[in-house]
Amino acid sequence: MKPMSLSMREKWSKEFGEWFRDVLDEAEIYDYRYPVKGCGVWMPYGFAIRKNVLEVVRSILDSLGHEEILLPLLIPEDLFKKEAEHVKGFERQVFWVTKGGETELDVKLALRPTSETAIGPMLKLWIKAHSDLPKKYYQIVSTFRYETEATKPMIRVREITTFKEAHTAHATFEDSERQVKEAAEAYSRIFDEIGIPYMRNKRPEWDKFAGALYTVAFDTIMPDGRVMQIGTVHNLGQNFAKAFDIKYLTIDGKQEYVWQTCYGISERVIAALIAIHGDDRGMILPPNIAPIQVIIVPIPYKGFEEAVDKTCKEILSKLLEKGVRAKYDDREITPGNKFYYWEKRGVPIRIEVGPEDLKMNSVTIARRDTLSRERVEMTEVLKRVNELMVEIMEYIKSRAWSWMKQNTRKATDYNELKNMAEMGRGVIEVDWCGRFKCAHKIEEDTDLRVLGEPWNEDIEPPVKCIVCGESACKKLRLAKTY
RNA sequence: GGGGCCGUAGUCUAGCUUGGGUAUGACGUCGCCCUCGGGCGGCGAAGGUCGUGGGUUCAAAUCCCACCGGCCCCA
Repeated sequence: MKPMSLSMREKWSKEFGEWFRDVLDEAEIYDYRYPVKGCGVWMPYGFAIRKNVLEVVRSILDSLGHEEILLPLLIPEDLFKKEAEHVKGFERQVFWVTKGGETELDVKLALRPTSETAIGPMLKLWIKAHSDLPKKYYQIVSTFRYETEATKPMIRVREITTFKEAHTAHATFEDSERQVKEAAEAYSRIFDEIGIPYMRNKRPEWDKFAGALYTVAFDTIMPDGRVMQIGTVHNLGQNFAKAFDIKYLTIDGKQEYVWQTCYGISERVIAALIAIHGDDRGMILPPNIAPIQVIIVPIPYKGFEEAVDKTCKEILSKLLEKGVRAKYDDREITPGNKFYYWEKRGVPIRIEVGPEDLKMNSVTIARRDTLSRERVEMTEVLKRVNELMVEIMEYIKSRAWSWMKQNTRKATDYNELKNMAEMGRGVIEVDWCGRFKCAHKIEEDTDLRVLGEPWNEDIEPPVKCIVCGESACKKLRLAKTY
């Protein structure tokens, strides 16, 4: 299989911001012209992509015993403020409802920025004894954050429209640790299913989730070389349990606080999916996510119109019958126009039927990822389509992973680190003594931000801290971030 | 948190400096003709609170202020 020429990904990597806006707009995924800062509209095609991604998310969480629920959007102020660290982390970003009609509310209501404090009082009611544990819930909802930084469509928004948040409760710390690992595995599976490469980083103390013991984040590298956080898993310890008095009866009859975890992913996963597999012609959707997997384009030469049309319809119904999401584009515009149109929209497979194909009782199949074409016997079409869907998935996934690895570099001395920071692409790994002071110095001297240390990964043993030169015990990952 | 740039049709844009007439062009959209193996061509048409509100003026897209929205840089 020949790799795609570099030129096919020039605009994609060099002017990614523009590329991303164009694709969202031209492929009719997400309309960011809604007149409220940081809010966008999911259009039909984007909504269909979102729905297919959510199907993957739901099926994996459900298979691990999670139960889907729906918590209220409004959280009263007193509830929201129960866990001290949590409030400190979020209060500057909260939208408040202060009036009902003309009446000032006695208790202000927060539009949830996340739902730990909404589920708190309910867990207190639902959990009575050790036999009730563990509990694993999730919901997929809108959450609201009053972002003060510049907003960006789908990536930094004020209404997060697709926040999948899971909340779990456990009898022991050990079980909550096991849950963190299960959650991380679940997220890894989700990203694997849609071919998004990731690295897992334990965030530094000063960047963990407000109210958590620690945070493990999933990071991926976007086409412009900046890193985007696409998922987080938090061990909450007993912080919220104590604030909300969530206790259970142990086997030996004592009252004990539960141990909790929570973990979230958002539409940033969809942003990453669109961005990472793209090229200069637009999106390249993984076949399992593509709302349309096969687009059939007729090449109706004069005199062949009817035969072409008939053959296209036959192929369409054969594919649909076998559960392939196929569509026949019989609009009255030229084939070339249709090619660009569906390439922009990321349809993985295109079937062309023209007079040449009819003569040979075959069709022409083009794949979106490599843009290569082949002629396939009419009787082999279904078989070849199914093979290609697997091949395309493998190809775009492995290309994405190798792209991320190419953009992950090691720096061994401070000058090298600074030089790499200047170039500004991807993730840089260094040895680190583990002290805030040293990590912070890097953030001051460069525009890099600390991602944290590799989590659950085999790493080369660190030697000496790149900043202070003292013996190092950790690896530190750094990058320009979103 | 601090600084800068920008907002004209669905999209991009000319006009703004130096106020004056029916607001420019391209793409896209719609209709008809032509055909169609990579954005064909021709003819015709629709589409505008010049971001919003206020001010200055005989007169505002143009000058001033505030707000809303977008983009960039610095901490």
